[in-house]
Amino acid sequence: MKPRMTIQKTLVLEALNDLDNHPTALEVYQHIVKKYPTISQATVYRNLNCLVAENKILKIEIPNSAARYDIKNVNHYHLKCDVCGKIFDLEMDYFTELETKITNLKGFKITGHSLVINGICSTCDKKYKEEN
Amino acid sequence: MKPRMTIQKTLVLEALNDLDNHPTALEVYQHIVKKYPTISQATVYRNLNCLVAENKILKIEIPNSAARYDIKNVNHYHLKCDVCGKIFDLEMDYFTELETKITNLKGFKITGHSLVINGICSTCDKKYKEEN
DNA sequence: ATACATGCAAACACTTTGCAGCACA
DNA sequence: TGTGCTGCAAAGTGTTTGCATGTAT
Repeated sequence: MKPRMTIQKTLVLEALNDLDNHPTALEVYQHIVKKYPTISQATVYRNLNCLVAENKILKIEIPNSAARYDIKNVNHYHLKCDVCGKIFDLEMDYFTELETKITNLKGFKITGHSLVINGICSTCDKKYKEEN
Repeated sequence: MKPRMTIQKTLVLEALNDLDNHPTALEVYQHIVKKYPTISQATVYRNLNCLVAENKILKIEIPNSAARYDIKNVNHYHLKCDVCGKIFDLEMDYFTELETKITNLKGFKITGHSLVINGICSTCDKKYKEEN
């Protein structure tokens, strides 16, 4: 199980550099497929997972939405509009101390956490007000 | 759009009382279908969504896992084992202050947040050690 | 009476997988 | 050379939806 560096994996990494807005797997695929129409979605998914396992990129999981990926070290949180489903960046320090605060773990080894703030974005909020 | 109280909605609420361990939609369905074999999964999903909208129950969304539901007021966080996918309860106070700490929202109205702690449960950790 | 809810099956979005052939080390 | 990777299509999971019918108010 020694990971290899393939053309496709390189393309995935490059795509993540180009698209620096924590893209979804689909967005990564769509970016690559423009130039290299033969790459498949499955390969993009497999390489993203692989790069996460190699600890080279970061996966940000969001309930009820596609996961987002980022070149390692830009660990941040997201706002999610529960009306339109859009994801927004949240300028807030990553809460590392949180993981140390947790006790009573009974042998559970913490590797990270996922935090998403839910709400209603200003656009959807405006629409709602106009309709009432 | 006035919600009605139907037999099925009552059954969903009762199921949530019986299964007090924040069940998934599937677990709610399986509990009800034992006694009432004609209820459909779609109805369970619709009623759960409906009850959430009526603010009568709580939905806990977990990335890459089924959402969990609970009779309102037991708001708590979860540990998720990234190896076996199991969900464990986390004895930690709900972090209400978190939502007030966030600034720079540009009109985004916060309604809640979802936090899941990821890691490896003791069972999976043991297995891994045995294999090495 | 008339919205709203139901059951069913099909569709949905996101992701993983089985397989036969290909290519990196 | 051999194992790991690819493309493709199909399957998988969790959830929603279209439709004809049923039912609470």
